[in-house]
Amino acid sequence: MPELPEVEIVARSLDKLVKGRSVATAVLRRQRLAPDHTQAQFAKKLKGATINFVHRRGKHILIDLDNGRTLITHLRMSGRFMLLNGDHEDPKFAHAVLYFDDGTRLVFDDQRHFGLMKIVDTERLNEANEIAKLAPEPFSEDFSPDYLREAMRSSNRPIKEFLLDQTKVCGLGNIYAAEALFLSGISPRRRGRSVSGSRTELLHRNIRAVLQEAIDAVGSITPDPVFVGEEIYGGGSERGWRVYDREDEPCPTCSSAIRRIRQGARSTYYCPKCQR
DNA sequence: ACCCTCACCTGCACGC
DNA sequence: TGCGTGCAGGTGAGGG
Repeated sequence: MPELPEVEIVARSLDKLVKGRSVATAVLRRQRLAPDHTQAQFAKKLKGATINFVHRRGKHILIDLDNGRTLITHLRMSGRFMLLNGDHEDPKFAHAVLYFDDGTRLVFDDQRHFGLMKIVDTERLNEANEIAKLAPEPFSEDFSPDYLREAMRSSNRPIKEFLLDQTKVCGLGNIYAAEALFLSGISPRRRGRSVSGSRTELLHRNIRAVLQEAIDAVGSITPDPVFVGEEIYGGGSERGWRVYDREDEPCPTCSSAIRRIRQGARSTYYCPKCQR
């Protein structure tokens, strides 16, 4: 479900909600959520830890603990966090639960079972496989126009598929890749290496613009503070996209019908007239 | 090194 | 109503 903006808001909300809470007991209900740990190890590594803060790298949520460890979580398609208390039942797919010493609990619920958790030593966080290969953060200086140009120059794939590769550009998913390409007037089928320098610079700006716009939009519709008992909210599909999920609807710029194609077994939406 | 396909799951919207 | 099909905002493994 989430791309960088949704993950960013979930991380910020979690930081406000669970910072300072202490884990009395941790339960891994579905072992394959955390394939690198046994259920006993998972419980032991979290028991007694207090949450220092919650942040994000790419689409990974990082829960920094005071015992020298970090709990890495990837929501994948359907993962979500909920902060519950004794009045609430667990949701249907509660694959992990952190019981805090104040009677509340943080539940990881995941209908499609794609989500992943892993606990690492915080000082080795950047060496973890999940983190080590990620491209620079889109808002960092390392993600420069030059960086993007270099990465695209060696890519023979359609630019849309390139943008989904988290080792090349991190944080974009199927929605924001399509949106950034639309704003930049670049066809999703075009090979990365064939995009001109000026278009690449425009794309670089628009990647940041769509992500920032979405962070602002998702943030504004996410309750603050988020109350106990609700999903820790990362936005929803009620927002309107420019081209994503708008097959046959008029392009916001030229009114041509927006087209949907398959690329790498996923849908891509674009305007065949505005994007060349 | 790159690129492609499939696999991992449940649920929902759609057409017959 | 029910059943089959295709689709869903993600990625890794395993093949060429």
